[in-house]
Order: sequence, then C-alpha cells, then structure tokens
Amino acid sequence: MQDIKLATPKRIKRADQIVESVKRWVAINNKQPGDRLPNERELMEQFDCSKGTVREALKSLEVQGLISIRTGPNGGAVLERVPYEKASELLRNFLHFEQPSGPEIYALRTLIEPEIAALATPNLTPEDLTRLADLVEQCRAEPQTFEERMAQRIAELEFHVLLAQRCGNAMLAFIGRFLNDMIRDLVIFKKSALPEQREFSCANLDYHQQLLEAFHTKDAARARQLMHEHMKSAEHFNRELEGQLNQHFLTGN
Amino acid sequence: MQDIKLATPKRIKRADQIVESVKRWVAINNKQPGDRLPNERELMEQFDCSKGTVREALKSLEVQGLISIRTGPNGGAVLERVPYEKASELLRNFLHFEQPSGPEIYALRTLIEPEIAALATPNLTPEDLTRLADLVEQCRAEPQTFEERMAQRIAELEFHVLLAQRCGNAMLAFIGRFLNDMIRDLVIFKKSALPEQREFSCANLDYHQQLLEAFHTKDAARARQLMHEHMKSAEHFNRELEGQLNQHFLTGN
DNA sequence: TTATTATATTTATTAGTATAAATAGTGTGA
DNA sequence: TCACACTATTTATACTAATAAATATAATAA
Repeated sequence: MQDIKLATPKRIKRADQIVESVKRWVAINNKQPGDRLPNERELMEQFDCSKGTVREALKSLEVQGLISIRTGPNGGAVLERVPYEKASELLRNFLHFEQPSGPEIYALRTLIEPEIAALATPNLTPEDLTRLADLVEQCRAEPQTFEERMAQRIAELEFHVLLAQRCGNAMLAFIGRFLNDMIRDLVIFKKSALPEQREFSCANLDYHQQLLEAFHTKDAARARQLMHEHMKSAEHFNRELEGQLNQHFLTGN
Repeated sequence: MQDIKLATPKRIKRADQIVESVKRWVAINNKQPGDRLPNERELMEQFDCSKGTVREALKSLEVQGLISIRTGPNGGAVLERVPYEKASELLRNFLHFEQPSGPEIYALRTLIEPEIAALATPNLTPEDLTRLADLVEQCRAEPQTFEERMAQRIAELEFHVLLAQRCGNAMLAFIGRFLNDMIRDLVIFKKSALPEQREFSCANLDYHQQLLEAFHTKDAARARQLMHEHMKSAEHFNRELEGQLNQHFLTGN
C-alpha cells in the first residue's frame, strides 16, 4: 500500500551542516589528531543552535570515527585519526547487504596478497621476522582439539595481516587486513570455514615457512611467487566454501 | 602540559547500546531494506529512555547508512541498504589520515582491473555494450578546451566503473568503483592528475576500443590481458603523480 | 474529476534542568 | 619528600516539555 518515499531530503539539517563545517575546518586548517574542538557550550554559541543539535553533530562525527568525546576537565571533543576498526566496521555495514560469498573474498585476496608480500619484503624489521617466525612455529604442532586448530588458523591469518601492515601502501594495507579479518571471523563463527584436511594446514605451513626464507633474504620476487602459489593452493581447498555469509557482518558475531 | 587522555571510554553509552540492539534485530530477524523501525515514541518505551537518547541512536544508525529518517505520517526510521556513496564517504574519512599517494592508488588498480574486466565480460548486456561504446566514442574527438579534456578523462573512468559494477564480485565491485571515484576527484580538483600528453589519451582510447571488441566476442582472457597492458601503460604516464593527496578526502573537494 | 485546503502524524529543534563522570588541584598524613 | 584521599570544577549525559517543520492522507471546493 504505502510505498517507501524516495523524495530527497530537502532542507539540510542543522546538525549535518555543523558536521560539514567541522570537516572543512579540519581539512582546510590541516588539523591533526589530538587537536581539540571547542566545548559544547562554545559550539552552541558559534553555530547559534541548541545543545541537542550540537550533541547530534558531535555524535555523528564520533560515529564516523573522526572525534572522541571525553568528560571532565580538559575533556570534550578531540580530533582522532580514524582507527582501522572503525573503518572496518562501517565497511561491514555496507557488505551486510551486498553479501559477498566466501569464494568472492578469496578471489580478491588472491589478487592482492602476492603484491603485499613483495612490497612488504624490504620493509620487514628483525622484530617483524621474529614475530612471523613465531606465528609459523605456532602452526607446526599437530592440533589436538578444535580450539587448537582454530588458534592455528588464526595465527596463519595473523601472518598475512602483519605483512599487510608492512606493505607501505595504505590502500593495500587496509584491504589486506580487512579481508583477513573477515576470514578470521568466518573461522571463529563458522566451522565450515575451517577445512578439516590436514593437507590444507600442512600446505599453508610449508608456504609460510618458505615465505619466511624469502623475507630473510629480502627476495621480493620470490615472496610474490610463493604467495601466489599459496593463494592458488588455498583457493583449491576453499572451493567448498560456497555458502553466503549473511547475518554476520552487522554484529560481528 | 595537558596530555590528551588515552583511557578507554568505560561505561557503554545508552545510545550505543540501542544501536547494537537494532543491529542485532536486523541481523537476527533478517530485516530487509524498506522494513520500518518503530517510531521514536515506541522506541522510548521499548528501551525505557528519553527521546534525546533515542534520537542519538537513530542519528548514529543514519550516519552509518543503515536507516533513513523521514518526517510526517508514514515517516520515521526505515531500514536502508547501505548505499555505495555512504560506504565510500566513510572510507574516505579513514584515508584522510592515511594519505595514500597517487601511485599507491594506481598500484592497487593495476592489480584488480584486469580481473574485473575478465569477470565482467560474460555479464555485460547489450545495453552495457552500447553504453561502453558511447563512452569510448566520447573520447574519440580531439579535445579543444580544458573542460573537454576533463570530460573525456571522466568518461574513461566511467568505462571502468561500469565494468566494476558488472564483475559480479561485491568486494571487487566496491573497491574498483572506489578507486576510480578517487581518481575522478583527483582529475576534477587537481590538474596535476590530468596528464597533458596526447599520447596518453590515445593509448587509453586504443585500449578501450580493443577491450570493447573483446567484450563483444565474450573473450574474457583477452579482456584480462588487454586491461593488464592498459594499466601498465597508464602506470607509465602516471609515474609523475607523486604528490600526496591530502586535504582532499574529508570534504570531497 | 481535479485541484486545493485542512488535519493528523511524525520527526526536528529548542530551552531548561538535573545528574554523573573525569580529573586537576589541594590538602593530609607518613 | 611522597603517597593518598578529598574536593571542586569542568564537561558530558540524560530527561522533560513545548514548539516548529514536513508530509501523507482525508476532506473540501471548483
């Protein structure tokens, strides 16, 4: 009977105007994380609006991850570097309705992981290499319980996340981390994403081991090649993962 | 003197609790875009809180793109499929502080565009092919003014956006569209992103023309190969685009 | 029938008030 | 001198009530 109206919203709401003003203020004056916004009372005066409207605007900026709000002396709204977790959460909202399938996620991962590995190779510090070696070591033992197998699978993914964080390309780093996070949540909340095959784990372990060697010798080309093979191998094992992943993105569990 | 405090926020705010409840409600009951939330009065009663708190929660959901709010009879909060534009805006907030460089964006594009072209090939309808041909045609004439050159560059990017929308992989589609949108904004707001070279435009035109033929013959492998060469060619021309793109993501202009 | 007007419903905004949280500064005792 | 508790101040958080704005629907008039 009654259709959903599509008329575009007309008058721009006061709170949204304030949000835009703040964003412009940040961009034009090159404000940095840690810089403070005026307190609510001053904002009320500056924008000549009520407390509720200011609160609505601040809330909007907080949801977007651009500010954090604290009480007490020296509290108030502080500009924040948008955390990865926030960007990730908001992208998940989007994907809730797009409902990408497991193979779709793996397809994208296959494309970018080799490049990530190659780019990260020269950037890895001795500490990073130690951390990577630790993660590989965690996967060496034969898992006895379900929890152990899950922990190993997560350690495998951590290996990839660290590489993404070191690849030196902000876009690639974000997407690489995001994909691995999604797969990790699949591992945690869907057993179907945990291939039973021992061959699968062994293959992964072997590739990670070889990658580690390539990183030690700073051989980016070999790292790319190995990662490519690794992804192709995993793709084969993950082919069964055909189900849709709905009901999962919004709540994160 | 006064450092910014880093202590994590403590008590979960009432409004955020409501947001989480609504998200769970959506996920668990598999609510679809168009489904309505209770009106503000009912929400006040259900969550036993004031109107202001309800409004704050609704505002949060609106900012996240999950609902739209309309006044009047049959107004109120309606569940929305998070639009691409919203996800894009929020990701830009994140990237404002990450400040990816032009070459970083092109590097990622080089990775995914060939796959997008290959995946899209079997999905392109006759209407799509017509649209793509139109876009190619727009780029054929020698541009006389700056505006014409800009329009052609944007038509080139539209070509890629349409392919991304048809690739059938939600993740790839989003990222492909997002990258091209960012490049488009660069073209519009930074002349530096508009290579003067006539060779550049001719090369692009040629590749798009050849791609069109591959699409007509449904030759996905050839489309992938052509797009790969296209990206490598563009990469060469865009190598000069070294500057950071700051001051650009937050406001979109 | 058609166009206009009225009205009922719902959000949007404002104002005022009160409460709770956080912390800098002060004071106290060891 | 140092550690600890207290207090006062700053600030956000929450609630109530009232009015304004928007708009779908119904009623009315041409």
